[in-house]
Order: sequence, then C-alpha cells, then structure tokens
Amino acid sequence: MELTQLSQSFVQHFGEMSSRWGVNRTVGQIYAVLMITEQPMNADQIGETLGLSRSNVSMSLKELHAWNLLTPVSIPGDRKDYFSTPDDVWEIARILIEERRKREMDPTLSRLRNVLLQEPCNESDEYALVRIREMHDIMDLMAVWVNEMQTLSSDRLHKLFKLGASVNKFLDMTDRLTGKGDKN
Amino acid sequence: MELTQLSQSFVQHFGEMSSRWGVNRTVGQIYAVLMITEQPMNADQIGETLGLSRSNVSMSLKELHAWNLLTPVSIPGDRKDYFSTPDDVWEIARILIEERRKREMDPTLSRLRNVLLQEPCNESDEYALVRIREMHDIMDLMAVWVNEMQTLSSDRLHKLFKLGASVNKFLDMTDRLTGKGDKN
DNA sequence: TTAAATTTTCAGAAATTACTGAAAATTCAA
DNA sequence: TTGAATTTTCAGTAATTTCTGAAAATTTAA
Repeated sequence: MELTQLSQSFVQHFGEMSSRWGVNRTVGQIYAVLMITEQPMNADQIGETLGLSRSNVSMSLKELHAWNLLTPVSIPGDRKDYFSTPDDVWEIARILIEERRKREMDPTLSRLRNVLLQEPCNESDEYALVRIREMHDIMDLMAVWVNEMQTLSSDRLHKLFKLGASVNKFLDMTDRLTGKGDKN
Repeated sequence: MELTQLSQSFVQHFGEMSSRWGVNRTVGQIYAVLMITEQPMNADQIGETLGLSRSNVSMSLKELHAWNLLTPVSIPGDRKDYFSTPDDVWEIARILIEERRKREMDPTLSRLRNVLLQEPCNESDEYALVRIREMHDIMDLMAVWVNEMQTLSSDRLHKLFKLGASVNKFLDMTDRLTGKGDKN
C-alpha cells in the first residue's frame, strides 16, 4: 500500500514522537498507519507500506498487542490476521495513559514500598527514608487518580479536561464545603 | 561517599525506573543520590559514589540542569560546584510533569498542526485528516490542562489528586450548573 | 492426517546510545 | 597577567537496542 505525501509525513512524525515517548520508532509508525487507515491491514501490507521485514512487523504487532492498542479484525475467506485501532480516539488515549501507569508507576511504587520496609542504619538513612516516603506518597496519589480517570466515559474525560483553570474555583468551593477555611 | 545498603537499593531501583521513564539510567541514579542526601554534593563526590567517570557526571548534570531539576549550591571557600534538589517533593513532581509536557506533548502538537495544514489528495487522506484532527484536539486539551495544573500550589495539587473518585460527583454538578441535562 | 499458508522465534548483524580518557576551555585567586 | 583548579567537550570505544533472514512452530483447508 502506497502512502500519500500527507500520510507519509504523519507516519514519519509519529514515529519520531513515539521514540521520544519511550516507544520504539517502528512500533509507532505501524500504529500511525493503522490509525489513519480506514481499512484493517495485515502484517504483509504493513511491512510493504513501511519497508519492514516480516519478522519486525510480527514483533512490533506483538508489542502493540501487549499495550492493548490493537483491534484484531478477521476477514471472511482470508486466513491472514488483520488489525485495526479503536474508533474512539479518546479510547486510545485512555489505553495509553492506563498502560503507561502500569509500566511506569506501578513497578516504581512497588519498589519504593520495598525500600521503605528496610531498617535505617544511621542518620543519613533516616533522612533518605523521609524523602523516599514523600516520593512514594505523591506517586501513589497520582496513580490512584489516574486509575479513577479510567472509569470515566470518553465524554466525561473530555469534560474534565475542558474544566481546566476552573479547577481552582472548584477547589475553593470544596475548601468551603469541608469547612477548612485555609486558602493556599 | 559510601552508600548504605538502604540508599544503595533505592538508587539502584531509581536508575532502573528512570530508564523505563525514558531517562538514561545514570542520570536517574545521580538524581536519586542527590534527592536522598541532605548535604549538597559536587561532581567528584557523585562520580566516586556511583563509580562514574568525571566526564559522564558532567554530561549527566548538564542534562539534569536542562530539566530544571537541580538546585545549585555554592559553598563559601570551595571553588567546586555543589548540587542539591528542591526541598519540596511536590515541586520536583511538578517540574517533571511540566518538562515531560514540553518534551513529549509540545513538539508532537506542533507537528500535528503542520500535518493538518496539508491538502488532502484523495478520500483516504480525508479520513486520515479526521483522525489526525481528533488526536490533535485530545492532546491539545491535555497539554492545556497540564499547563494549568502548573499554576497550582503544592497544597492545591495535593487536594486535586485527593479528590479522586469524587470527580464524578463534581462533573454531575457542573452538568447541572451549566444546564446540560445529559448524564454520560 | 497432510501440506500449504501464515505467524513466531531467535541468533547474529546493523544501528543507536552511553561512557571514557585526554585535551580544550573556563574560572578565579594571587 | 599567570597558572592552578575545575568543568566541558569530543572522538573513539563499549554497551544496548533494533532489525533481519532463516528456521521452527502453528493454523487450517482438504
């Protein structure tokens, strides 16, 4: 499948982006092609379009699969596996955020907890433990929050982000409601 | 400077974590040491503690500096440069989020905008443009939101994340206030 | 079953990224 | 100024990651 100039530039940029996001460039390019192509594609088509070896496509699809980002499509009368992406782009964003939480925050939290179980052996350890505890608590709070975001519908998520600056007003309001007069 | 067993394990894990977070392992380890050490450290001390060459320490500090994560400290009577980290761990988290937005979202958004300016040359391009536009809009919304979070104090940020599940209730409320009866 | 079609695995090659030592540049006390 | 102390740069090397082709494994129509 030939890419038009426009698609070409998007796929190219998406690949660069994804390597900045910590994902292999090829994996990003494959996802880019699938996202902007209405019809599902099979591994051979993907490889041909992007000039990749069949094995590379296979491993990259495996990785995208592990990220829960693929929608497999079976085409009657064709033994090949076809792949597509979720129709709702909010859904894709949600999955990305969720998977990043799983990969980046959860293992970090579990390791921090292990470190926190250790006994301090001098004053410098005492200080270290305080700092590590603070880091743990912040990341834990964020992970829980991100997790709660997952339960919101696309529309809700949209509204939440649209809220933007008015979050400030809302926090003022909850301050008053909970009786805590202190404004920070 | 010798690391205790406890510090050793934290620094080790923080290094692994940071490579998962897309930052070079060494850079992460250096930051870990600085974060849990009460006294500021100079480049030689950092290198000795972690077994790194002086040049590696110099380049890693340069990178941390580019991330705005270092607090330089000058010690009277000592020509060496000393480094420390912000006292408030929320401040560190805020900087990390802000810098990730700058590095990951901003360049992505500007590239997506460039692609969106191109003329579609067939029906498949029309479809591609719709999808790219959707992606752009979501990322833009999130970038603006993250940016607004930057203006909140540590205490406010803490409250916001503590809100958690009650965001749902809050959104119900704003639905009612804005007169839109539809619950999603 | 069989065998053709398809996908996956994996050892080694290619490409990229990280690290080092030596030398250059900078800073600053005298 | 000078020169000792300190930091930075950078070309080359080491380590890591990505990619490929060939072979193994799996799937399914007949």
